[in-house]
This record gives sequence, C-alpha cells and structure tokens, in this order.
Amino acid sequence: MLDPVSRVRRFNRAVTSAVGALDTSFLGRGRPLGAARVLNAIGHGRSDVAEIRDYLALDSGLMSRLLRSLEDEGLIETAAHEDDARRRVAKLTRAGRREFAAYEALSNAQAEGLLAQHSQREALLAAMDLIASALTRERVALDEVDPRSEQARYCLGEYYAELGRRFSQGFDVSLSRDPDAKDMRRPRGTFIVAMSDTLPIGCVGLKGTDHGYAEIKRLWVAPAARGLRLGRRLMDAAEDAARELGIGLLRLDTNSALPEAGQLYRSTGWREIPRFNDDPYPDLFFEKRL
Amino acid sequence: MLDPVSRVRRFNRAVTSAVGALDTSFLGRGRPLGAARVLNAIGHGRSDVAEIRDYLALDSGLMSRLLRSLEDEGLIETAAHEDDARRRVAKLTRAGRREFAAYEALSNAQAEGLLAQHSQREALLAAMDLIASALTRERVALDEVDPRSEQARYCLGEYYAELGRRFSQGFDVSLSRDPDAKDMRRPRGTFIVAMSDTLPIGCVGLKGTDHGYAEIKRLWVAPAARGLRLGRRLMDAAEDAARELGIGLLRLDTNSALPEAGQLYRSTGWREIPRFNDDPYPDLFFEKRL
DNA sequence: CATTTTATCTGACTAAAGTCAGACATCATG
DNA sequence: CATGATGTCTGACTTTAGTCAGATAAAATG
Repeated sequence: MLDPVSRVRRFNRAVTSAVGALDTSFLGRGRPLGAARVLNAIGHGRSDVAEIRDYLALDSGLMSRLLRSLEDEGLIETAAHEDDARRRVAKLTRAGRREFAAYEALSNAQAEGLLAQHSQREALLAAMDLIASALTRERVALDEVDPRSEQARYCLGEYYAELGRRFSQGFDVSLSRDPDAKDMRRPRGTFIVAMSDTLPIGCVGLKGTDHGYAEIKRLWVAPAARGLRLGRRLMDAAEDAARELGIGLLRLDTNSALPEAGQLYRSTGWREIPRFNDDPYPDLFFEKRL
Repeated sequence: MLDPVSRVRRFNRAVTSAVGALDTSFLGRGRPLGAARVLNAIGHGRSDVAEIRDYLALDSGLMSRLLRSLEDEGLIETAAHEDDARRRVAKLTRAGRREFAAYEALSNAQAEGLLAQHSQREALLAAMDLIASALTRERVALDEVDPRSEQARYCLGEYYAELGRRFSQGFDVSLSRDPDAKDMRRPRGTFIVAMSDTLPIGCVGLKGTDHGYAEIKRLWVAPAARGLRLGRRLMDAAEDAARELGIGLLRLDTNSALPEAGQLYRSTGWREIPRFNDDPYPDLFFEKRL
C-alpha cells in the first residue's frame, strides 16, 4: 500500500472520476461530447480545421460531420482559409459564443469545486502545478518573447521573489544592475520563456553588451518544474540564440546561495573567472566560449 | 494565467491526456474498454456481480452481456452466490488471471512512466497523495481495525516519525507508555483508521483502562490529508465508539508542540485538566464527559 | 403458501464514435 | 500546364455503449 506505483495508481483513480464528472456535466448541455469538444476547441482560439482534427485526434470524416452538426445548430461558421482554399477555418457565431461561455462556466465551476475541497488551497494548487508540469514535460515550449511581455514580467517577478527568499540579506532589484529591455531583444540579445500549456514555468535572458561578449541573465525555473532539466534546456536555447546572433563569448554572474545554478554551469562547459562587474549581489562569475 | 481556476484547469488538461493514454493502452489488448474494466474489477477482488455493476455504474443488461463476452473468451467463470442463489459471483479462470496480469503490467508501466518524468520522485508522489486525498475526500472510509493490522502499524510508524520531527528532543516509543494492543480492541477499546481508497491517511485509538475512563491515543492525520477536517471526523468516530461501549468519560494527553491538536480538542468540548500520568512526552491533559 | 421484492438475463432498440473508400477542389512542383 | 499531393466532404459501414421492457428464478414477507 506504500509503494510508489500504488500511490500513482491511487492518484490515477481519484483523478479519473473527477475528470469523468466534468464530461458528465458537459453532456448536460444536450450535445454529444465529440461536438462539445470541437466547439470548445474553436472557442479556445483554434480556428484551423486541420489543427483541431490533429489536436482532438479525429478522423477527417468524423470531424467534418461534427462541424456540420455545429453549423446546423447555428453555433459556428466555416469559410475557406485566406491563403489556401483547401483548408477551412471555423469561428463561433454569436450563439456559439454564448454556448461556449456556458461550457466555460461549467469548467470553472468544476475547478472551483475541486479547490473548495481543501482548506489549504495554496498547497493543493502547488501540487497541481507540479504534476501538470511533470506530465506536460515534453510539451514545454520555449518561446522567444519581448522582455516587457506579460509572460516575461511574470517570470521576472517570481525570480525576484525567490532571490528575496534565498538571499539572507534579501534582494532589491533597484540595487542590482537591471538589464535594459532593448539589450534583450534581437538583434542585441533575446528573452526566452518556457511555457507549459498556458503557464510560464521558466525563463532566461541573453543580454547584448558592447564589450565583445553577451551575458546570460535571469535564469529561473518555477519550483513546480524543477527536476525536469528545464534549466539546461533554457541554457541550451540561449546559447543557440547567441550562436545565431554571431556571439562568440558568453559571461554570467551568480551567487553561491544558489548552488544548483553553479552546478549546472560547471557541468555544461562554463569555467569560473574573476569578478567582471560591480553588482553587489553575485559572488561567482563564469564564462563560456561558443 | 495565474489565477487559481486556470491553474486547476491546466492540471485537468494535463491529467486528462495522461489518463486517456492508459485507456488507449488497455484497448491494445483487443477488447473493448467496458469488458476490460469488468475483468479488472474482478481481478481486484470484486466478485459479486451486483457490486461490480454498482462500482462501474453499469446497466444490468449491459453488465450481463459483458460478463457473457468474458465468459466466451474463457477469462471468467460465474456461479450462484452461496447464500443467495439470485446473486452471481464471478471469478477469473487461469487464462483470466494471465490476462489480468497483463493489464496490471500496463497500469504499472504507465505509473512508472509517469514517475520517471520527474527527478524529484518524492515531491511528485507527495503532490499526488495530496490531490488524491482532496479528490476522494468524501469517500474516506473510517474502518475499525486490529491495532496490530498492517494499516494500523503503517499509521503508527508515520505517527512516531512525525513526533520525532516535531519534538525538539526527538521521540522514542520505548520511553512512552505504549498502549497494550488488547486495550485497543473491543470490548475494551478500539482502533480506527481512515482509508482513502487503499491508503491509510489517519488513525485514532480508543484505549480502555481500569480507572473509570478510556483514553484517546495516537490521533494522526497524514500530511497530504490535512485541511480536510479528518482529525475531527476521527475524534467523532472514536467518541461514538466509546458511547457504544458504555464509556462515560474520556481523557487524553498531548504536547504543546502540536498546537493544531490542542486547538481541535478545545473546540470540541474537551477541557484541560491536571497531569494524570507520568509519561515524559505530554505536557497538556484533557478530559471530556460523554 | 401466496405475494412481493430482488438479481439477473434476453431481446429489441438507439445514439455515439469511429473506419474506410472514393469524390472533389485546390495547391505545389517539375 | 499536366501530375501528384493535400484538405475536406459524403456515403456506407461497424463497433461500442447504453436504454428499456419483459422473462425468469430465487429470496423475503406477511
């Protein structure tokens, strides 16, 4: 009763019935699940018919019929794709948006019901984040985004909060050398976030300088996503971007209060060098030639 | 992207596809899911046909056909129930046990695959326990068991380990007044474990004495199950058992290093009394008249 | 012991999901 | 611009799941 596999299987059973309950509530809107799923996929912004078919793993014949039935209900409209008249795009009508909103309300109610079952909400949410990150591990997308984008700002906020917790003297962004956003945009540098589904779970910045090297900044991995080797993937992506931009030398600074970071650098070809800036927070400095 | 409901829904999506993958692998054995589910229910020890039907929420007609198809495959045998010839009981044949083992292997492989996705196995397992406990909250069964049973011994082991962590001086069972198992069996007392599915997640002992009162001992709730008001449910069950046994006065001892326990007692009609034993660990003593 | 209740089974049915082959229009390529 | 590839659609089909109304036999009840 204690072995890991039984614990996972107990989790599976618990979660299966919760998921089944959502399906049942979806059926309450008088439409087969297949049609409801297509409607929801369109509502969530998937317009390309081929993409929906792929996402829901549907046969093209079945997909076609489901679209027809939604059209007959007056919930969607389809049209030929602008660039390729073989492809079709679907969008919700006014009635479709209403119906989609009703499904959204059901999903939200289920999610809230699930949360309400536990008085330690934050613990439950953290556990869910951890599991969702583990399960979607191979579907984590590394996206280059603007360092001022919502995703980037979220990651940086979490990063600063974590430094505040980990440094004995706390962390104050204004004392640190805050990189200029334009140094982390192409062609001088870039900013990469790791997205699991719709949640940012890690980031790294590549900051261009005028001193013949670029710097790696703001490497962060969400607590729920640790253990997935995401730090390494982010670093690899940043180094790839640097190579693309013709950068031959990288530097970074870090702090010995973050031992896992130092270990990552050492194991991936970085070598320690003397201090190369006067930022008060770092006490370890690394360099890597590409 | 940060609000609790989106986090829950992200978790739902992640988990749905993992669960779907198991169904798909079950289909790989060339049998519809309905039949596979019935076979597995029988394999897991459910023999009574009515019980299986109830568990899987199947119509009696459908259930009957599924049993017939498994019988035709030579995987199960059915017979009339010993005590009631209307009822049927099903059991696996030799071939059925082989086939069941194959399904078990698939389930175990899926569970292991899921675990392998995360290098921090313990963190992942703890998160799964937490979620499974929250989701099966209303299905937690309070069972009276022998204090020497496997479930009871597991709970006590966890309980002692936790005391060791929470007491600054550690905890050594041999120094404490370890209750005799026979004092926690009917008719002198009882021992109750809270079972979530197959996992014990809490316990409490009612220990009979010869001094005109009974004692509450070993109240424990697994970390993953805290916040579900399980402690209160266990105490209620223990008090109910005491009333059944004709016990009019209850006492217990606890330690101020366990503040949540003290709070529970105070809020449920217990009043503090002077020390009534010489156990070195407790420093708080309570009494409740039933 | 007659009557009612219960557990299972059978036949007849429907709905939903999924499969497959071919038709058709459009696009990409040499 | 002929040819093959691609994306969608339609018709014909099967499988799976599920429903419902009796039929039957065995308890339970008065």
